[in-house]
Amino acid sequence: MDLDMAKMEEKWRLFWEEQSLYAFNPDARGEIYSIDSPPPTVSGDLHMGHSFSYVHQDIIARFKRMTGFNVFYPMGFDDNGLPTEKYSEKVSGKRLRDFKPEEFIELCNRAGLEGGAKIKEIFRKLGLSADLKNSYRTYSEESRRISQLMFLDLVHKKRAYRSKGPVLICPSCRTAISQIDMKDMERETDFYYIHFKGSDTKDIPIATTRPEMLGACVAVFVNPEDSRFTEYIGKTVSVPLYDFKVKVYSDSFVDPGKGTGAEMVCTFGDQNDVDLWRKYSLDTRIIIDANGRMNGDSLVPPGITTTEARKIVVEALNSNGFVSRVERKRQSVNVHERCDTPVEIGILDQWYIKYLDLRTRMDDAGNSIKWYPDFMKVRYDNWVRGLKVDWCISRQRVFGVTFPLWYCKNCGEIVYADASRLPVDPRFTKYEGVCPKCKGSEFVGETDVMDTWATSSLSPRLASLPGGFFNKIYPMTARFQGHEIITSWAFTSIVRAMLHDNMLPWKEIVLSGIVKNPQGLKMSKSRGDRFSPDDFVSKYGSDAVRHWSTVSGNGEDISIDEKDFMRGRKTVIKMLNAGNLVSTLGEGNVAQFDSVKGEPENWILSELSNVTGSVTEFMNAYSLSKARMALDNFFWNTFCDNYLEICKARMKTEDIDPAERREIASTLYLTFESILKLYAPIMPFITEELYHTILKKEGSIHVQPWPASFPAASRDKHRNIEYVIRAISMIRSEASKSGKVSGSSIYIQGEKGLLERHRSLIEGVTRTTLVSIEDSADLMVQVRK
RNA sequence: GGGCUCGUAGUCUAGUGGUUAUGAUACCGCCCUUACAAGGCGGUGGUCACCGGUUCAAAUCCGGUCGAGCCCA
Repeated sequence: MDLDMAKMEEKWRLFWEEQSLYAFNPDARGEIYSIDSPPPTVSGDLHMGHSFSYVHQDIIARFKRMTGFNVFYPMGFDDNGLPTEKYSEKVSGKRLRDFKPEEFIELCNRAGLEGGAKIKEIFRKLGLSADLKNSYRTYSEESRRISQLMFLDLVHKKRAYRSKGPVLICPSCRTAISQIDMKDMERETDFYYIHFKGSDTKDIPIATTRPEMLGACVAVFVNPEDSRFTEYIGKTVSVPLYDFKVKVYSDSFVDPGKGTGAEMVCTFGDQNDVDLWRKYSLDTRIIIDANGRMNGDSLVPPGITTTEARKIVVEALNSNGFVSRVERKRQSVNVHERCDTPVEIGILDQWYIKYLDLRTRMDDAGNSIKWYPDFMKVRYDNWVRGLKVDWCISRQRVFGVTFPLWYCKNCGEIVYADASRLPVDPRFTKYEGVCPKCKGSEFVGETDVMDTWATSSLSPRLASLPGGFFNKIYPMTARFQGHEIITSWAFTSIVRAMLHDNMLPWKEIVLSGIVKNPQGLKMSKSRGDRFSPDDFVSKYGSDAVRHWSTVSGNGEDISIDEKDFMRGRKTVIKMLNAGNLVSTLGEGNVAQFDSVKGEPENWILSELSNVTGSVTEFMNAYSLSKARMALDNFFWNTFCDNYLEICKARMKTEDIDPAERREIASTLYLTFESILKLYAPIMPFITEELYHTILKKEGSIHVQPWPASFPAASRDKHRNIEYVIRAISMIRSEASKSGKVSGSSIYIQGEKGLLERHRSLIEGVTRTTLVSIEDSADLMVQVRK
């Protein structure tokens, strides 16, 4: 192999960029095919998941371009919000509190730009045909303007509201977070059995993992079927150490077999407490502050963590004899996914998007979108069914899209920025005007920022408004994303389209699987899984990495196996060599003929027609691996191993007719050109290279029309060649069993006329001599050396 | 604890009721044949995780068990 792969690939990257091949032209011909591509988080590590799922959408983009669509394929980079804050803290080695807010914002802004540039370079290496030149950032001025504008739209539609309510708080990040930001974690904890003194009844033992929440206890719950506690229901008991009284309720959610069979409900120990608090309109006793720390009482000093408070409370309980038993227990706790800190629940003023009333329409939306693969829709349905609270979009952080609003210092009235002045940062910009309610002129800006999903859920707008073709591309054709963010990104995107536009954001959603480590487990840095797309591209070439990304089926996960990259690499080399042979045998001919006479030509064109049909069908169904498998099989086996060998054998004979020679040459060129085009979406580099060097074409293969299915050739001629190939295969097999194939004498029985007619072809391909051909219904082969 | 998915040769993977279970890679044998040894040809290798059920027929459908992943509580 004398081709410098890296050099060849870079040549074509530059060529495509010079030609601006992938810039969107809204006025170009063809139906629009628009791709809502996920803006990658710029602070995250680049991993093989990127080279997997982004290649999927790119293959489709290239395929759609060749099949005549006007493709809108934008790319964004998500550099907004908490992930970028965390990343900047890590990179700078300092914490948020070490900076002035303005400095920190600038630091994050720069980190976002740099991170985006790194990912862009990888995308470029992978040959993504997204319009990278006109990429957007989720934190750009324009994105912030759009995000704020859409927030104001929600305000006008009475869909955005501010309210005090139970809210998840991360005590480490000192901010409210959303359901979406949580994950669960297994851990061991102590399970305390504590005695509550009865005031108008006997004592009742309850079991809890959170004794520090005693001060927030508002009720005790038992199971209504549990005869041990029937007499307590409706009575009051006294909370240890604090001595206030709470009522005993019954609800079937209580598991009589767990702990003592009686539980305390606090505001708020967990989501379950919140549910019961709502259901029974219980009292509210708040002991957790806005930072997720204790707000202090007679026992516990303010500002300490719940873990520290637990020690104090447990000690007090012990010394007063309230604890009857302690056991170790495995427990699953909700933690903040960014920092693994268990979350607390507090009550805070937050901004919400009202959507709980829209669940029926959310269901309808899910049903109206075509899901690939379709079973993934169930995850969306389950998520919608499980929604319990409106969408909390405010975060008590510094870096992010701000809320375009101020509060009147005098009366608290909320005033909003004028749409023409967005984006605005109310932390640093004064409100010009007077309070419509009290005529006051002093305002304080909202200091919260928006959750990142509140902006990235607007990706169709972020991608198209700056270029001015939102109306042209919306609603979009297809969303491509990983299945692990169905309930966050896909869901919030559907909600925003519903709220702002009363329509679906896209017609289809195509889900990619996730990439696992060679042991089939989730990638983990601590386990030492370091797989960088960069390394794989330099080692195997971009085309090979892209070929690899079609190894597994629709939406299926894949385990990394380095060997899987070899097949793509080999296919590139094979194509190069096959191209050389086509050029040698074809003697510089161009593919031009009206009808085909030769039996092998009839056969290969018929096979080509079949594979073109299958590949097209599979691509249209987003079944990339099936398309690639059909194509690999045709190229390696049908074309290289059989047809090229057949051509070689025939071209060698002296007495070949010049017209037949021309027909063979033309067929070789035509078939090879189709193979290049069919492979072009999957392996854009080598196909472009050979399109120019072997076929001597100008312009890019990636804007050529997709090959049409060839009219089916004669069935008889097709069958004849298949028969000959079967004979060849039998000769090889028998000869191989008896030793050397080359030079063997073959005695063959079968369709005599057919075998006679193709004698020289069979002899040429197998390098044997057919010393006897006899007529027989069955094909049989004997070998004599 | 719930939902969804996966479990197929050493490894990765295709296959949703019907001959002998797909392909790759690895391995063994032959061949440096005038495109390609990162190749060609031939071959070895699987109780389709386990248990039970439905059926004339199960990798495939149903139930359960175990293991893995994602999402959620």
